[in-house]
Amino acid sequence: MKKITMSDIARIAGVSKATVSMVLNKKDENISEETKNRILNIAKEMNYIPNSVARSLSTKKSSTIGIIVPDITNPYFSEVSRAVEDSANIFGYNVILCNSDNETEKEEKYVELLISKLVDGVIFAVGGHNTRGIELLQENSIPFVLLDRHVEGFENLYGVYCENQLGVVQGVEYLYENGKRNIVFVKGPGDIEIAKQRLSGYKLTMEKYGIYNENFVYESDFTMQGGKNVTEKIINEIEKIDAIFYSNDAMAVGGMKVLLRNGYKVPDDISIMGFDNIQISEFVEPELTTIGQPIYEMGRESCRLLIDIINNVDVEKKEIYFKPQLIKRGTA
Amino acid sequence: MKKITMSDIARIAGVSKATVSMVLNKKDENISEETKNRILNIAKEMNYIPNSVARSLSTKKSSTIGIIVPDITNPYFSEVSRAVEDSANIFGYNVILCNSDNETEKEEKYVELLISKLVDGVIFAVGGHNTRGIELLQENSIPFVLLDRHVEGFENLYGVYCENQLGVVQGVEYLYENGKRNIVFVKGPGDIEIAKQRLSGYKLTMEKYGIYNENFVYESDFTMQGGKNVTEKIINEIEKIDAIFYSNDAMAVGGMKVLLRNGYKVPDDISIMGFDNIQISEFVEPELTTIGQPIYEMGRESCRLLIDIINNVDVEKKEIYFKPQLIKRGTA
DNA sequence: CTGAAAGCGCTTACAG
DNA sequence: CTGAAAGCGCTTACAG
Repeated sequence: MKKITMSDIARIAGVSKATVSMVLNKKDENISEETKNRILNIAKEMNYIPNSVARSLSTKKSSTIGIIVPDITNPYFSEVSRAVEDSANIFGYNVILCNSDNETEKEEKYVELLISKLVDGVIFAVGGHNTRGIELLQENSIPFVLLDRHVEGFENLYGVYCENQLGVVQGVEYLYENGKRNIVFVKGPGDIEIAKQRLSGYKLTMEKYGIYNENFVYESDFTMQGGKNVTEKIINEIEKIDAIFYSNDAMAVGGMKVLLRNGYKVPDDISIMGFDNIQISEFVEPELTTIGQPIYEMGRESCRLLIDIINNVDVEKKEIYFKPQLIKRGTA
Repeated sequence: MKKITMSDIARIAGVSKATVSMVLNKKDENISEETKNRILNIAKEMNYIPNSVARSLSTKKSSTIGIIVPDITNPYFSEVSRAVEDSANIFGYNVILCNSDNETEKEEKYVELLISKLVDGVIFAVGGHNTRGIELLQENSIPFVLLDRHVEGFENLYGVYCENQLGVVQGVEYLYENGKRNIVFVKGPGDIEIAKQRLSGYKLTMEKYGIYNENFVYESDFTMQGGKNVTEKIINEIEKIDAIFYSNDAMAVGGMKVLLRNGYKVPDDISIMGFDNIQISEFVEPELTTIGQPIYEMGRESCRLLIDIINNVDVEKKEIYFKPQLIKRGTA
């Protein structure tokens, strides 16, 4: 069964395809009611589905945006992607999803792919430390907005972020107020910007109270498994621990497991603090005390911002910062 | 800065764009080494990125597949999507992701979108009960494979499934062997095929032992929050419960939380069984005993199958069934 | 070994 | 109120 095209409809309706195109695209001020209805009916009857590839080639726009995240399997990114998709849909865009695994090469490959697909813009949670992907986007004049992760070395990029440092400061203050002094911090992977920002919040506050000790800083990879591994190391190496501040929830969930397994009472023996407020943090027992990011809002805003840029509407601020919020629950 | 095209390269290299096209697509048996290198160098130097939209229009293929799932935020689907994306990439395809929220209209809308984008095929985890989406795919001769969820009323569709009924049978048997008799079952949303299949496994086995009681069957929506809600209901309404079999892990995680909160010891007072073996099931405490699906393999196979169909290679079996596996952990 | 030409299915000035 | 024509950037027979 051959796919039906505008020409088919035009032929059947006895008009030109220009006319068909116009009525199907609602640019029909000058088309008589009669022709309009005739065309609409035929299109409907034949289940006509426009070929948007042809349309894109002609208009140079695709009504598609790309989103590049490290890993959709990470709840933070699945939630934020979901938000992006929802808002994109509202504005008539659809989204191509790309998992970079924090690898620069994959990022680059995907950026090329997206450009070649004529995406109208991209939302980019940069994982790698190299920035070829961003340069490519710039060279090809593709609008893009950074999400979650700031990128050093560039001025004036659009972006939607959370005030990571502030969040950790709040968290550490809260632990301190509750009498915790031996606070271990688990940072994220070395070269990722948010990992550094969160660490700096910890360092700042601990130094302020004169209790910073670099041996209390551990590194892991933002995954549950990583949280598990690092926690085994921590309880082996440090004798007295009042609290562990995991710089994301996934690691906290993994870590809490190890603590409970080893007979620690949470939060009596040891407090736990996470970061993100992903869905699952409310469902573990005890519930995770964490620094909440407005994940859905961030996804939504990044999409709105991108679409504004695409449409050349003036945006007041190139960078949008969301405030994190301490969410007191059962683990601290 | 204007995007550079094949014509540009052709002009600079002093050849026709046909020649450029051929060397860039490795159909270059008949092109002299010299011209070939000249073209390749120019393309590289100018950072040429081919316009794949134009290519698609011309070839009628897009090297893109669509995947429609209920909700990427659901770990089962994020894991399976990830698997699909990984394998698609290996074969040179990329993927457009669509969240249907189990709504028929969204499914339909997305199917149209995917068709209009000229996707080469789609992987479809059908949520709604209506099947217009499938009909559309068929009418337009788009290859597709069903994933996870069988659809009634159609013969001969390609699909990758898990033997849901068998899985639940195994689970109930295991509980029975361990002396559990008052086994509550939480099924999934009414009209979803896998919900029915899993329920039937429960009913079958319970009847076999003469202990089936329809008051012990509850319904929820496959989410953590749903698991929480239904569990509150269950412990209010039923006095003596030996075990709760949640028909997916998300509900089990939510449910376990409620049980622990209400002072039940798991698994001493009450056993819990889940279904899926999503990542998180290993990280809750106690670890969830569950019926594991080979999620990643299922995603991978559905993609492989789809690509075989696209390429017209003969496939032995239209339906691939994976065997679930009882994973004994801490909750039962 | 390479080029000219048609075609993919649309959109968009322009003309009448 | 509507049509003819060019163009988007590719690919693919066909010809030489």
